[in-house]
Amino acid sequence: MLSLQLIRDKKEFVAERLSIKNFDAANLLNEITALDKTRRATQSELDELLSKANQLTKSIGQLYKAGARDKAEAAKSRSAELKEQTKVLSAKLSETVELLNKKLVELPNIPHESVPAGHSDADNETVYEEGEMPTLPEDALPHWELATKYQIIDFDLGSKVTGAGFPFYRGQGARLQRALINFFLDEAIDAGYLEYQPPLLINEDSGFGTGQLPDKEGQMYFANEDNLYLIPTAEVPITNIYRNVILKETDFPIKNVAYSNCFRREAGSYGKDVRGLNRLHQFDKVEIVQIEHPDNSYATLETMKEYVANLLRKLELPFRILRLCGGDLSFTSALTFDFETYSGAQKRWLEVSSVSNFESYQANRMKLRFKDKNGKMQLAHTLNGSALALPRIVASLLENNQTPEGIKIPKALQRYTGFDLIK
RNA sequence: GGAGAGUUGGCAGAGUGGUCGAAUGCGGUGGUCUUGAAAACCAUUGACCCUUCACGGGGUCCAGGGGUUCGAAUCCCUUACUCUCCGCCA
Repeated sequence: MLSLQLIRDKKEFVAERLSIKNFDAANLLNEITALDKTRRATQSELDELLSKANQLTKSIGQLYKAGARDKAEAAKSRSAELKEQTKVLSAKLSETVELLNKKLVELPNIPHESVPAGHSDADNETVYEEGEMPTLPEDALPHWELATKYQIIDFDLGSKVTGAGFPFYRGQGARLQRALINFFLDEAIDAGYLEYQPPLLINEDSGFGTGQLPDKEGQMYFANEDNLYLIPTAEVPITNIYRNVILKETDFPIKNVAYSNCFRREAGSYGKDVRGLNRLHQFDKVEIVQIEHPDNSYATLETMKEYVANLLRKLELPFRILRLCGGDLSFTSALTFDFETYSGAQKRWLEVSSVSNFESYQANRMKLRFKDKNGKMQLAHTLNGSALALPRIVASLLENNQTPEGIKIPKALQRYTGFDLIK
């Protein structure tokens, strides 16, 4: 969430920035500032009362010790009166605070100044493009047909056992999955990331910390009996490692990587855009997460971007990088670059990575702070990026590399797959 | 799943109803001493909120939430977590 201080100091600026996200914040901001005012006044009033009550309480103890029983009894009844008043006030205070927090959480992160205005993915800005477009014959097969042809992914079996969007990978297909995971992890470790294996279920506090809760619970699978959510991305457990943590400035940069299954309900998605591997309820992803000093977070975002670009180069996939427009930017992000690979048979770009800087938005929710050189507390910045999400990478690899002999495996992967051709 | 014991400041560990935000030790920071370092000695040592230009003042926090009481780290209820024993189990 945004810091209250920012809203107090620069309400107009916040409103203007949020309009880039097509978010009309005027009313919400007014409510927040009003609640903030009430809260502070109530706090002062309550503190004063409590101060009186504390003094009284102390004197009662002393009066008893001194044997002045009558005086003590008199003080007791005064104290009881005070208590009634503090009860009323503290109820008012906690109501106000609760409402204030509720409203505060409804405000999305403000976009970085470089974010273009826009309403949908059509308004995203292509900032970079690289790689040779595949030249495929007219009868080239989409990946879901290749999957069947080579018996490497079974969607029907997944439907039988679980439901749509939960495929089985089989034989060389399963091996390819494992190869990609290991390749991505090894690359990350070489680049200085620390590998984690996170839990796949998270509690409510964690969901709140990274911004999935309270609004997006419909996107996550929920284990009702135990009040736990299946993670939609490793970002959630890995970033929440730092919930309620105070770092030292020398702890930066923090670079973590994790492979995990990801679970997404994808409520409301259907149609041909979601065929095959294009959109799944369960998929595999390697995610990089960095915690940074605010001064360095944008330089770090660039580094992460370059890191992801390099993975795609090694996989010999044509890709482009988009700067998301305000309308397509997630609730919590300040700046996001999407990576898309070109899938030759579907003849479309597929999103395979999303690299974001959340600035202090998640950190503020999580109370992730550090002590700066002057000993002052500051919120850290959090960043993350897919490096990479498997299904669409697999889709592009299968489609682009199909030949009459079989599907060619890029060189960098061969030592992981142990074969150079799917046949 | 059953039975029991715990959860105190960065860590260890006192504290069982009243000047306790909390002894003590370790660690951290600053200083004295030293050519330098170590040791020793001295001082200092949390987070959050309100208020103040500032100095300062006030409030909250002893796992989370609720309760008893004039007063709770201390008593009661509840949730989470940790540990021990039994059961089950990859």
